[in-house]
Amino acid sequence: MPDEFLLDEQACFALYAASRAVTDAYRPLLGELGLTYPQYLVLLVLWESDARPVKEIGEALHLDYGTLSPLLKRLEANGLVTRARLPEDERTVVVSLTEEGRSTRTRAAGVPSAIGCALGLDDATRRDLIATLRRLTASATAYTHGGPDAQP
Amino acid sequence: MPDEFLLDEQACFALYAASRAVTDAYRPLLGELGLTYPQYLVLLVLWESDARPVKEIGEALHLDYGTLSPLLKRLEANGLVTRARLPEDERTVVVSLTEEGRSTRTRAAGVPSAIGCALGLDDATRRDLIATLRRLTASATAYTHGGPDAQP
DNA sequence: TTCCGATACCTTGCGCACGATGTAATCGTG
DNA sequence: CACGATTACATCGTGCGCAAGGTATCGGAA
Repeated sequence: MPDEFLLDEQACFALYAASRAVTDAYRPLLGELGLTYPQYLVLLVLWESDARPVKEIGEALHLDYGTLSPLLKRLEANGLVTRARLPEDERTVVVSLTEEGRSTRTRAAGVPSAIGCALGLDDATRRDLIATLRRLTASATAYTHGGPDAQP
Repeated sequence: MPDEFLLDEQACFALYAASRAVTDAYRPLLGELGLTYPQYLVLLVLWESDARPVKEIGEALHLDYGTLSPLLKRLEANGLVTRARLPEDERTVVVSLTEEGRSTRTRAAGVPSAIGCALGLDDATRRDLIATLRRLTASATAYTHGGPDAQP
C-alpha cells in the first residue's frame, strides 16, 4: 500500500522547502541593501507603480495589514518610503518611495540575474513552473476561502 | 525593454505565494488536530520512523535547532512527543512519539486527500512539479552555501 | 441629520525561521 | 591523560505571517 501520507504531502513539502531555499538565496544579496525579501517585494510593487495605498500593496503580495503595517513602518524608519493619509479619505494610507527608495532600484540591479543563476532553470521550465504555481495558488486559495462549496 | 525585475522575480514570488496558499489550505484541517504545518511535518517524519534525534529531523525538514527546539518543546507540552537524552551520548536528544502522537496519525487520515483536492493537480503535473522544485531547491542551496565557487 | 454598517488601517499575541551566541558532552591528537 | 576542537542542542533577538480585536473614517438609509 503506497503510504497515503507520502504523495501530495511531497508536493507540499517540496514547495515549502523550495520557497525557503530561494529566500535563503536572496538573503545575502538583499542583506547588503539592508532589505528582507518581503521588504524587497514591497519595493518591487512600488518601483512598478509608486504612491499606492496599503490595501493595493497587500492585494498585490497577498499580505494582510498585520504583516504590512509593521513592515512598512520599518521601511519608513529606514528612509525608503513615506506614509501619508489621503486628504480626501483619511482612512487610506498612501505609501510612496523616497529618493533613497527609488535609487535602491539601481543598487539592486544585479539581484535578478544573480537569482536567475541561483535557480538554475531554463526558460521553458521556469515558465512552466510559474504557470503551475499560479494554478496551484488559485486552486488552494479557492479551496481555503469559499471552501469546496464557495460563495462571495 | 522587458523589465528585469519582472522575470525571475515572478518565479520567486509565485513560489512564495504558492507556499503560503498551501499552508493556508492546511491550517483549518490541522487546526482541528491542534497542529501547525511545521509541527505536522515533524509528525510525518516520526510516523515514518520513530525515535529520532533532533539532528535527523532537522536534516529531513531542512530546519535548524533554533526553529526545532521550541517547536519540539511545544509538541512535548501538547503530549504528542517525548524528548530524552541518549545515555551513550548525553549530547543527543531523541524525540519519540507518545501514544497520543501515534494515534494522531489516524485522526489525520483525511488530511492528505483533502490537500490533494485543494491543490487540484493531475498526477503528471504534480510529479513534474515535485521534480522541478527539488532541482530548484538543490540549485539554490548550492548557490547559497558554497556560493558560486563552493568549498566544503 | 442621525445612525448603522462597511472600509482602511493599526495593534497584539503566537508560532515559525534564521543568525548569533552559549553550554555541555564527546572526540581526536599529542 | 590532557586539552583543544567538534558535535548536539538550547537560547535570544529580529522579522515575518496570520488571527483576533480595536479605532477612526466614510457612505448610505431612515
